[in-house]
Amino acid sequence: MALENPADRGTAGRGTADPEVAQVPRRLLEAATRLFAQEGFDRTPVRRIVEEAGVTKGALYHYFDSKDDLLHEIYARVLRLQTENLERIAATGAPVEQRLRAAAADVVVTSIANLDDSKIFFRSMHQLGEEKQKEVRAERRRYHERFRALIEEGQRGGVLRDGVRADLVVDFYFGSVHHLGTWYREGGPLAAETVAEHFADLLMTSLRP
Amino acid sequence: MALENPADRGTAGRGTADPEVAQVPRRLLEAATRLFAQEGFDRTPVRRIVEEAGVTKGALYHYFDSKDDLLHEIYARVLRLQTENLERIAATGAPVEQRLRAAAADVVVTSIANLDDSKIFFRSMHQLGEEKQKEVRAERRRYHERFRALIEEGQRGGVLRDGVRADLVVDFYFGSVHHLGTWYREGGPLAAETVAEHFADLLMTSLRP
DNA sequence: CTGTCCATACCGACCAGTCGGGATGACGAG
DNA sequence: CTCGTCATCCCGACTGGTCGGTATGGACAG
Repeated sequence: MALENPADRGTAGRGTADPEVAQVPRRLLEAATRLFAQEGFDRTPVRRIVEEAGVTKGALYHYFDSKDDLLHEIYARVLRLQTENLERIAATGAPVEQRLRAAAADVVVTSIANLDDSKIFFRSMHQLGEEKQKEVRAERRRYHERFRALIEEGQRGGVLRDGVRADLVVDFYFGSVHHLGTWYREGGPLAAETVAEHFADLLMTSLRP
Repeated sequence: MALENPADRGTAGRGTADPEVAQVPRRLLEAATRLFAQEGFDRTPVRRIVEEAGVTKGALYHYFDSKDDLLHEIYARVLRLQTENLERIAATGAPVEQRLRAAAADVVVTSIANLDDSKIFFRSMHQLGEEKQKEVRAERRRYHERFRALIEEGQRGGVLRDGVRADLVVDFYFGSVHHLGTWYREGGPLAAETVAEHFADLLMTSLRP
């Protein structure tokens, strides 16, 4: 699914009376994201998605190959965003510890900003088809390895403690990050930045030499 | 569902030819645990569970009220185990930091020892009925609060760093623990105790004053 | 005869995906 | 400018199959 051409307007005939020039694929993706996060992938009938998006099944299967395809698109979007952010931060000329801290904080902020995607990610990945699941795993592994490289760079440079396995630290930290969706509440007392600072602080403290 | 009476033998007529005196409810629970962990709750038909357990639907619905009920039993078992362990460790007369470290390591070891239950726990909780979900949440909250109390005790006593929110630390640490199921592999190079030590070490280091 | 334990046949609900076709706009020929 | 053609976009009824749960009754123990 490409949908690289945003040059269609849709809403032909007496379809939805929305004054917005809403692209149908985008609306479908948004509805699917919300519903998958709330009810879970398997609990969300395609019927509900198209209702919420204000279209019908014909539209959905015109733009997407399957229900799985929708899920895969959602994953791809998150992974793209996080990878871009990490690359950007890692390419800075700042000292390693600052880059690591920034990356650790950023992944918390973006995870909270896209909390629905995060929930879906860790709850529904296993119900993807085998090949697509492999694809997503590979992408995430690359991300983790990039993050691990930062830690190892810091360890080699002596600014981070050496007696701890970098791969375990990565799994440790991203476990915490992925679980934000289970306890973080939008209207709660904690701002995303507060959580991000605390998380990054915990990570950096556990790594100081 | 109580099943407190293990005094039934089952296997009447020409049922399974197992020489074991296998209790039917236990076999059902084991099969369900394995399948829920492998395929997910919604992807596991009741038919598969009873096949795997060597009985039929009649048996399942004789002992359990519903498919949800099975899931709930699995949760209750994990929670009971972890709570008991925590209480036991917390009641020791050892210094706080030692108790906290022991508790942190123990929850990793038992999570890995019951990895299927862990997977189910964080992947399938949301597909429980509303009331039962509330019940499980309350139990887990009590567990977390018990753990948090240990941290706060250490902070008051001055043996743990004070500038960090204990509740966030708990969510941070248990995020990591709950995600063990996504990356830890039974036959892998890491022993459960190794992971436990590293995790506990990371936690304690991030809390040292 | 009664209660426990369990097998089997069965039911209504629901679901992902398909299919034939209708509407609309772009475009080229005349 | 008009008409025919074609591709895109989308509708909604329909299908084949699966699912959780139930109804009925048989076997056996006390």
